[in-house]
Amino acid sequence: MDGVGADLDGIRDSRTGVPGVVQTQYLGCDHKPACLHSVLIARIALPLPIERLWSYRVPGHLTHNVAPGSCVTVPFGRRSLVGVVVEEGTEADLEGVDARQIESVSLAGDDASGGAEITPELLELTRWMATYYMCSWGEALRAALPPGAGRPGEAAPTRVRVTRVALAKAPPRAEPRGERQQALLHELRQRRAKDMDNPTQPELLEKCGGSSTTIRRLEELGYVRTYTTLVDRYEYAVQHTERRAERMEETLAPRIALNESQQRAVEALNGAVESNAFSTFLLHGVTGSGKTEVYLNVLERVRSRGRTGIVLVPEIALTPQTVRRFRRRFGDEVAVLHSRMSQGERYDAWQGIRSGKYTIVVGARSAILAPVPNPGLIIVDEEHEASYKQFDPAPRYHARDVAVVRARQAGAVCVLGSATPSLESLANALSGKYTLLPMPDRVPVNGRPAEMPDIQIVDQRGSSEFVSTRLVDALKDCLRRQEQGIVLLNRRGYAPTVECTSCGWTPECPDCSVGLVYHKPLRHLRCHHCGLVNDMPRVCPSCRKDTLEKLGTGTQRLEESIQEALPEARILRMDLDTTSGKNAHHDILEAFGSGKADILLGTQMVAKGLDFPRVTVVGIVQADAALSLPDIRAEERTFQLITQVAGRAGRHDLRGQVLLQTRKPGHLVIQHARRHDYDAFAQHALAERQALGYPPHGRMIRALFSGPDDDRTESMARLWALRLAERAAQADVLGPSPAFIHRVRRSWRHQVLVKLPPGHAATSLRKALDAATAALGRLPRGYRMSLDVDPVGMV
DNA sequence: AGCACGCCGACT
DNA sequence: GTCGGCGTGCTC
Repeated sequence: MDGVGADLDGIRDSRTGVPGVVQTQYLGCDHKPACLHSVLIARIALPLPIERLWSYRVPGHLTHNVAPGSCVTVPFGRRSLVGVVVEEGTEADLEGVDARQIESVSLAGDDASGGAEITPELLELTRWMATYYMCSWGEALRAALPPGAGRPGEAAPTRVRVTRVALAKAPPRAEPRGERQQALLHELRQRRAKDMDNPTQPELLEKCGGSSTTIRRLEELGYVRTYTTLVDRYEYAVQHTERRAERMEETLAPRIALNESQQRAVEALNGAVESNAFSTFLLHGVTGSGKTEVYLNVLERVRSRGRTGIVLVPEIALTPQTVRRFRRRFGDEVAVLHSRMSQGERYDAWQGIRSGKYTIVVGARSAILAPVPNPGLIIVDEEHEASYKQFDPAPRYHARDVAVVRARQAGAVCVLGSATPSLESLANALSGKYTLLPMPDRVPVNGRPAEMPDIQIVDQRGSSEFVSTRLVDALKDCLRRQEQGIVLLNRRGYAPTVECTSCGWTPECPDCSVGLVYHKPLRHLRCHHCGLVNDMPRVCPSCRKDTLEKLGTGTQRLEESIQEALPEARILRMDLDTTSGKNAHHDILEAFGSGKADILLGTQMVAKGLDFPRVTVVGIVQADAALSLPDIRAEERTFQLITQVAGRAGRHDLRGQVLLQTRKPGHLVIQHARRHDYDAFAQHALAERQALGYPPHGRMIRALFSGPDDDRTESMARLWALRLAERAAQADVLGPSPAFIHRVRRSWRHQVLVKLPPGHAATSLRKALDAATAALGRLPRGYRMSLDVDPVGMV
């Protein structure tokens, strides 16, 4: 079977004319001091959807700061762009064009390492990404730059300096006369006595009063000296979150020694690490089997060998709980990257990572492109998670697959961990490309493995209640025992559909082809695709009758129903609407972890990686909701979601119980999930994929067309599909068909799916794809076409 | 992708 | 008479 990703064939592609090995060498110089050439040309990749490099002259004063990897600002037409120097050029590259000069080198580190910013390793990795995911090198590089660095207009991040004040080495013997001056000196001496860092000028002035003149006067008299240092916004933020995390710590269960399968996994992985060679492992550990403990052990080994580690975690699993475990083991050597960090924090973290200050990076998708020097271990936790795939903008990469390629390039060990591996990874394990490491048991408690929770199916056929009596009773008993419950409903809002029972009218988004969802807190209607907010009409706008009904249930209504049934229960709701604030996510989990609530209710956010020892009841409200989606992975997703959330129950010494409400009690997916039978599910799903010719049996590319006119968009897609089919005999060209969400933000969308049988790399279609695209000519204003290699979601 | 240029129709 | 739709060309 043909694995997706982890395929280095494309790396020798020479369409950009760049040699396979990228060397860092200062332009025009064999070594820095003696520079012989005077005319220097840099070949630069720009963040444009154009697959070519651009040549610029390097002004004399920058020659020592510009090398492959440098991030530079260049004039481009009437604007400025930030690009990356990828190689040295020659006059021949100019082809007679009068090249312009590089404006400036940005991101120049304040440390001694000079100009090279994107490491040679990442230059090569992004080049592979460009080839594999069919985007320009510049677009791929954009993902490897710290956020904000790719767009000159958007306040390019810089390092920030601050003035600090220190006592002078040999101060005058006499005390200064001024009261303010004496107070300042006193404060500084106290700090020195306590061995504290020198304060920043603003800190000092706030504490003691006075003004900058006071300090300047003291400096002139020789009592103090001032100097500037770089502010590390990342470090600063960490110290603050650290305090939050410490409060969280007591909710973490103490772990005991490794069990047998953990031991086996650690031994196999440590052996691979010792060999310093590339290999990939699929760590298939049931929920609660202690995968994180395995990661920590192997990370320790990697670190002791002087190499670094990257740990990818899905964004929503990047909780203080997770982070704390890494910090407790590796302290200040851990850098954490997540989306809620400010640009300044990210930038400083990025600089710290690049300079080798941190040996372990924990982060979501984009952390796979973190500039860690010499990675020896790359871990992708919950590798089946769809959020590892970037959808828009380009590069539309899958971080799990990029991880495998990066590991291969770096001679590192790659570990993909999951309780429910993706079929892609499973196929790679079955074919021998990855080594399978099973961990079938939960971590022992009091010497015995904790048991998997008992999953009971609640048949909801013929019932109109949102929460079954059985679930309510189970939660009631749970509360009586002073334990906690988690309830999952993968749908936010109050009522997902509003309908007039007299005439059938339904509110729809004017810009997208989806119904509006009723939200109770503000009593309005919202589009879950573009965020549009409308008032809830009192009467039907179509027939003027008073018969608008709120149908179905989202998390808000579920919360209401459960609260009604269990008035004494303290419920926390966690979904996109309650976690929009900067710390809301942390605050909710902290409150739940410290026992301030009995029931945690929410969307799939409540399913990932949480470890709360007192959770014994898990309810899944519409277990079959996603089964009817038109997606080849609908069943796989459903199985994974049920298994993940069920795994929150009974992880420690208390036995867990799961109630699974469904109207499809006999469905294979539900049945396999009930029996915790991943193998049976996977066997069934793999056979189905093979029969239908879907990944991991062969691979897919999706072309998405969008534009302001429905018919015109469709005919473009049709012409493209036709031209492609003529030239790509090996491929199966399907469609066009309207995208599942036909219209988004006023644009109509049509897609063409291209299926490739096993044995064909996506890049083998390159010429045919280019020809089909060329046949369309330049798209009219407002129309777009994008290619998505190995698409995930709605295919 | 942007952002110019330059060409046609319906309007302050 | 102009504003602004949109096809086309170009960016080192």
